[in-house]
Amino acid sequence: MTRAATIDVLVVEDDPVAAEAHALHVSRAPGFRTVGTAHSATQALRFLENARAAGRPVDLTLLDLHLPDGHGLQLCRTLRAAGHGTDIIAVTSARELTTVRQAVSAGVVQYLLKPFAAATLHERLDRYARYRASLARTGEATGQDEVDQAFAVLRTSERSTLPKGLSAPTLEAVATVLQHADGSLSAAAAGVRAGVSRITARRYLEHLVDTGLAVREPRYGQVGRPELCYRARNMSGS
Amino acid sequence: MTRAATIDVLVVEDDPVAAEAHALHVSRAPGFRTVGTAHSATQALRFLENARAAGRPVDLTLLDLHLPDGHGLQLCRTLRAAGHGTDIIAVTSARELTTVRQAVSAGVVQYLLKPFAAATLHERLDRYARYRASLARTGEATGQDEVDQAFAVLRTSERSTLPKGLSAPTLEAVATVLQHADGSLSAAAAGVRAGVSRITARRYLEHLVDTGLAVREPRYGQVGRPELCYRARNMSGS
DNA sequence: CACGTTTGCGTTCATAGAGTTCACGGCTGA
DNA sequence: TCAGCCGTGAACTCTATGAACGCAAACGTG
Repeated sequence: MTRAATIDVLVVEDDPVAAEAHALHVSRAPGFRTVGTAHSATQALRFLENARAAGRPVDLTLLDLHLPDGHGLQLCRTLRAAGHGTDIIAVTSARELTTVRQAVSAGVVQYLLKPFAAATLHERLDRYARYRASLARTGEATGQDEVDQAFAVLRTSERSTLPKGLSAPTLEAVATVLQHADGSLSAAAAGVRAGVSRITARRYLEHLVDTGLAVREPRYGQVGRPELCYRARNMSGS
Repeated sequence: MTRAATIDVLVVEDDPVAAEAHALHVSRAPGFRTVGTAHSATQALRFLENARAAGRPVDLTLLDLHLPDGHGLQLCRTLRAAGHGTDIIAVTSARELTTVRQAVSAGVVQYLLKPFAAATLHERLDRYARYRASLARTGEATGQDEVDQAFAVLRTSERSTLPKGLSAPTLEAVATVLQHADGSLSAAAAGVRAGVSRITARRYLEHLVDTGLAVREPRYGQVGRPELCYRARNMSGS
């Protein structure tokens, strides 16, 4: 590869704790390096300007769309207008479909919904690295196929392998229920909301605990065995 | 079949003959309408401004990157900075990989190399229509899956020929059954209605999911493994 | 402080549908 | 006519789910 081996990443995230976590995960991915974190659009813009001026433009920006001083997509547009070429992965809890659409037109390469497992972030980064590698070769595309291939690598989703006995849609459903619940939920309550049995809900909740996306907390006070509740561990500050 | 609300297209192309040809092809695609052509960046910008001011913003722009008064990607950035949401298909003979990369970061939804067959343009337009339909539903994404699906529909390149093992008439039959069913169908039910086995029905339903024409949704509640149901994705913008 | 009560956890297992493999029959081209 | 390929479906294995049930943990009462 003619390119610099490492991909320089800027993490833009409102919540300092989440920012730290993201930065750590990025640095752990082979070939990636976190070169900075920013907690606001202003900081992010300044960082990118400085990096570019220093001749080390940021390759990839992990961008939370919810920022204290403006919307992330607005920052995207500002960046593009200023000629910044940094690729952007939107990392956000914004689930509105119109936002997704706007993100695409603003030139976001991927759109990652919070909360996500560390493995998911890794998979996306790996995918981005492959996309980049496929276009790093200087020169010209041999044909439409090669262009299509680059797009496909970037955009096709690769199902991460789940433990036996678990299915992706159910996991999605349970995770969503847990995220949208304010406070914590018992397995039974989560089951009802997700439309599955307590047993199934518990299975997936335990998986979420295993992967670090949820935490268990017993709830005492009532007569009988304490109720075991689950709470989404928020990777977002929003 | 009730068609989607029409998608308004602006053709931006330096060469008047090619512009005419593109406009014609676009108008022939069901659901698409050419609302104008422009032969320069200035004209294009003016047209988009006027259309937006008139309350009929252009949905999609077919943009040649080589324009007499500037580069198409620069026009992209200008548009984004001005808050234009029009989606853009780059139509160009520029084969440089760096240009492809820049196009992605400028928010181009597809990148079509000239010269191309009319069928190729059609396929891309159809794909864009599906992407649009998948995000037209107001509301929120149920999860990462749905977002990924939208990206995949947009970016996966589709061979005009069906995958091995599938036949056009059967696909037609299964698709029709699914369209006419109110609500969702299990593979078995679809098979019965289409007059094929569950296995065959499943094959074609999966293909429909891959191409973004259908969605899967598990149905819980009964004892035993959950039933996996398929639902035709609504192509009409409500 | 010990013991019963109460409540929900956690496990085991039957079940029904998913998903895969492979053999058959028909069509096509030589 | 024969050879090869392609779409189909039967048989089979696998997997995700929920019902049943015993057990664990905290509270209440003496």
